[in-house]
Amino acid sequence: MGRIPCCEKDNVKRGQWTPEEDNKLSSYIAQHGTRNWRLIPKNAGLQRCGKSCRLRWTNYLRPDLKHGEFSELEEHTIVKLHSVVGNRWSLIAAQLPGRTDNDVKNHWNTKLKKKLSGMGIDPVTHKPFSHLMAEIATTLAPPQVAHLTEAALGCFKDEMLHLLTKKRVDFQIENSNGGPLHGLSSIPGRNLSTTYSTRRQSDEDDTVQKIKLSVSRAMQDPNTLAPEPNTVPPNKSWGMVSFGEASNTFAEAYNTFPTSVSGFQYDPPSCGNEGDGSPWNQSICTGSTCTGADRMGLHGRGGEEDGDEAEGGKGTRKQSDVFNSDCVLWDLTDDLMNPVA
DNA sequence: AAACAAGGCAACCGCACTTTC
DNA sequence: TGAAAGTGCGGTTGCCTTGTT
Repeated sequence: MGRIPCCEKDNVKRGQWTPEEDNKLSSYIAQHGTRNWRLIPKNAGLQRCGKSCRLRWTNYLRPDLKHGEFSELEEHTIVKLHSVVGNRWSLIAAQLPGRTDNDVKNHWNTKLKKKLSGMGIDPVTHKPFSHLMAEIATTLAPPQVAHLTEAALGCFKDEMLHLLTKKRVDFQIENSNGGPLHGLSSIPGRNLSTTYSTRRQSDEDDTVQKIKLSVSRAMQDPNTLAPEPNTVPPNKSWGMVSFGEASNTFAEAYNTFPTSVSGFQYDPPSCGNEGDGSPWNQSICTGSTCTGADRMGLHGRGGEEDGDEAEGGKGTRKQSDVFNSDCVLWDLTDDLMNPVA
């Protein structure tokens, strides 16, 4: 059957919007609102697809949008929320007034992801690369580990070499204990002193050697999975995200997954969650197959929960379930970027 | 100064979901 | 009840700008 296209693509203009088009759209919406996007371009005298108009309005023309640089606080919020909900950009953007999901997504892809990688943090799982390697090593038999390690090292090495050989890396870290997340922590009041500059081949080799050493240690003794001195201690996290007030926390999970970076508490019974609740599972959350969000009910599909929600789309309008309900408590004031000694 | 590469961002695409009829 | 329409979302693409050689 298939859907009919939202517009006749032959007759619509595409590409960059001109100031004149912006004016037409803005003034039309100011007068008539945003009902029925399909009719808006026709009535506004625009040769644009309705969908294109909607995107232009929501991502650029809306008067309540911010257009400047992301602040430190905004970056912290993005990283923090991403560690919990993954690529749910609309969810994350909803916590950043004036920012769109597109803004957040672009900022993540162009800046934050690289910052995390540069600090040795896997931007997908929010775990240190070395710990990921160690975990892989403990879950596989040695022959498999050997192959996988080589493959993974290839990937990590490429990424690291790319970062390390850049002329300048602007990541500033605290010189005191060098936690993995310090690169984002140019927070007011923080002591920032060390700046990485040009790295040489010996540094690159050293990094790779460290990873190899970590893997080989783990292969010899799974108990060595305890966090390294410069990583987040198991009783600390990037900030506490509490899913309910019951006593069922991740303390036990931390014993099982001591290398997790993003830790949080949640209450499976009252939230209707399932699974083992490990930070590992919660943090493996990418794109539309966001398992962590699914576990936490973030996708919110189906309209049975909230009759007032009259809009369409995927689950993000259920963000109230995540951010505002009694079941969830977000503490964004915690300094998630700075591990505590 | 020119050519090339990389980064950044706006816009597009296709899918999933809800609403309407 | 099911099809059509409307909308939101995440992923991807393409173009412009900036930096490097």
